Amino acid sequence: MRRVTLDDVASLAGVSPITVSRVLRKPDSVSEPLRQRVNSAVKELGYVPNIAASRLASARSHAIGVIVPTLYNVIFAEYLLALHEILVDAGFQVIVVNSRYSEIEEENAIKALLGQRVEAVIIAGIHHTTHARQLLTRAHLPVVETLELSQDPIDINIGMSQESAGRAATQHLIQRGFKRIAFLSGNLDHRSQSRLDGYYLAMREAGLEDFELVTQRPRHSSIALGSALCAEMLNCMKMPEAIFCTDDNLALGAMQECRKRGIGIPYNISIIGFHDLEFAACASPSLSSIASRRYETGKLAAEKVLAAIHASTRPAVERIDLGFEVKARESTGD
Amino acid sequence: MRRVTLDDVASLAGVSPITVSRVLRKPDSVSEPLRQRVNSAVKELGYVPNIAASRLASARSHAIGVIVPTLYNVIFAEYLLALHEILVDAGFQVIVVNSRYSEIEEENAIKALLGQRVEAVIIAGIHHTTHARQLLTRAHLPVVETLELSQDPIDINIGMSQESAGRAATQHLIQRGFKRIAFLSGNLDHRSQSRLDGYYLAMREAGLEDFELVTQRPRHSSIALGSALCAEMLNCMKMPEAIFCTDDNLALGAMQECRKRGIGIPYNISIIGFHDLEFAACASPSLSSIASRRYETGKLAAEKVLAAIHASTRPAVERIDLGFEVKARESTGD
DNA sequence: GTGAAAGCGCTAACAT
DNA sequence: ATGTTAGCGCTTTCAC
Repeated sequence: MRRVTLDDVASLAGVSPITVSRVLRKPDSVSEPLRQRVNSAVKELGYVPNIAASRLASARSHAIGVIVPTLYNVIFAEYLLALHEILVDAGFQVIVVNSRYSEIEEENAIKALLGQRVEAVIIAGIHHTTHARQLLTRAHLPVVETLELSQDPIDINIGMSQESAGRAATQHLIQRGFKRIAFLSGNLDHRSQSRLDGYYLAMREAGLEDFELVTQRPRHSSIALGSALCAEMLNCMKMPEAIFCTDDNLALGAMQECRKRGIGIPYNISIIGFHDLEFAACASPSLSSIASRRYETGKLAAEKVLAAIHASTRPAVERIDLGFEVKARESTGD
Repeated sequence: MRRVTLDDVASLAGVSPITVSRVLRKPDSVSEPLRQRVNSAVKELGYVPNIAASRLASARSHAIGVIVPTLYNVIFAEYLLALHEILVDAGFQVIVVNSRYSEIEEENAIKALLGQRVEAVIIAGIHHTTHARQLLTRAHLPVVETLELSQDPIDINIGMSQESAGRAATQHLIQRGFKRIAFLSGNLDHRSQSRLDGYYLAMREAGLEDFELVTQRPRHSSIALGSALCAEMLNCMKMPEAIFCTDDNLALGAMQECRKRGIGIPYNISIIGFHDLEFAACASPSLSSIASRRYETGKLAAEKVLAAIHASTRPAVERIDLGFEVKARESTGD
């Protein structure tokens, strides 16, 4: 049961192999009659081109590698959606690899992508192993690091300051007169850590005492996790006046837990989340949050990559701050 | 800036190319001294094997194709997680393609995957274009259709009866004495449609009148969508006694909307969702739901694929019903 | 345990 | 507009 090859199609159509190749890739360069003969031969044989052979011969993969830490988080789903919309339309295959929040796995992902000769790499995050960074630099292809701001980008860096955003969220609570402000997070990835740093900064600036609860928990299902963490906090500590949750899912879970215990929001406790997920605006009470621009980040990353590929040079080092926005809503008394 | 090839490594190490190839793939078959020389040459040159060449020469891709309708839904994230865990450990690359709930895009996805010579295809869903089905059959590789039960599987089918589950959810409400039972859904994909069929069936069996609200809306952000749909329903129709939401996100949104309007759950309206997402058990009130086994589905699909690849034959047609479970909780008065 | 030769299935470059 | 030739970078097969 040999697979059908381009040569088989050529024989059946009575043309040379290269003509078949042309019909498939640039049909306009082949005359109508030949094109028709080739197309019917393709159909008759059920020919499907071998992409590996094509990639080898043309030295182009038409593939772009994307590394995300997880698929469990809508943030990355929205980011990937934007990337896909643009890159697939431009004729590229998007190869998504999951690093599971591990720099070692990220390095392996990079090796796998380079092995596939992707034409660019887009990474969520700016922290890599030394070797990973070396691999990316040596590969001489466009690299976009996203979602955070880097002091020292490899090529292009598109993101926001997670620390400033964490500071802004905390300041939002401080401005409303709260002093006992808690910070709630599950596992701390780099981005959450930066938000925590921003929290510390704002608290210190205001002369307030820190009061964080960070736990090592599985990352997914964070509404449930938010309830659990909130319960833990309320059981073990003096009640805070306000809570800054490192993401909206945690915040929603915390709100549910408070409701269950008859703690009024924002009357007894104010809560602010992060990312401004779509349910935040329509929750009851509506949830204050920090809006992050992950869709725009993905879109811009894709556009920059396409531009760099067309320019066929590595882009100049560039850092783009897409910023964030404080969304003041009912859960913090607005 | 020519890329480093296996031949370059061979020259530097002073061995033949095939030895380099062996060191990389079956290090045990090469003597210690040569292996070391090769490995240092690899490191020195920063050699990264060209996978396209490897796939072409070996006629094996070590890749498995997976088609899902969206990445926006945790259901598929959990399903993919299971697939990844098993297939990546077994040395396969998992190529995920997104059909965006379109059979045409699914067909294109299948072509793309076959072009990459994937060694098996795992598809969420059982509905394909005629041509897509033909492509899969002719490709002579293991095919697993999942998440629904098919009358006529291509090879292996692992799933549950969405219709029975929809019927069971409705019966759960009927047994609690409700008569005005609403069905709430955004866009109807095949699985939601089957749940709706189950709803119709149960209502007819009980001699009750249908009362569904199905809308054409964007699919993501369904907590927000659930609030919106619930509001629409409460504004336009006589108030139902119970609502069956086609997924837990919609149900949570509906609960939020009811709360906002001072409608007590389950005192004024009972609500049941679908999928038993992790927040269902910890919502307040806790949300009744139908537990689907998507993780197990992914796991079993991966295992069946590995078995079929090792057996190097297409598997016999097989249909596995993984079932579902009714989770009775506070939102329906339990 | 190691190597030489041949070829996987395409496409680039150069004819015609 | 179509064909010829050569080769992409690996692995297979067979020999030593």
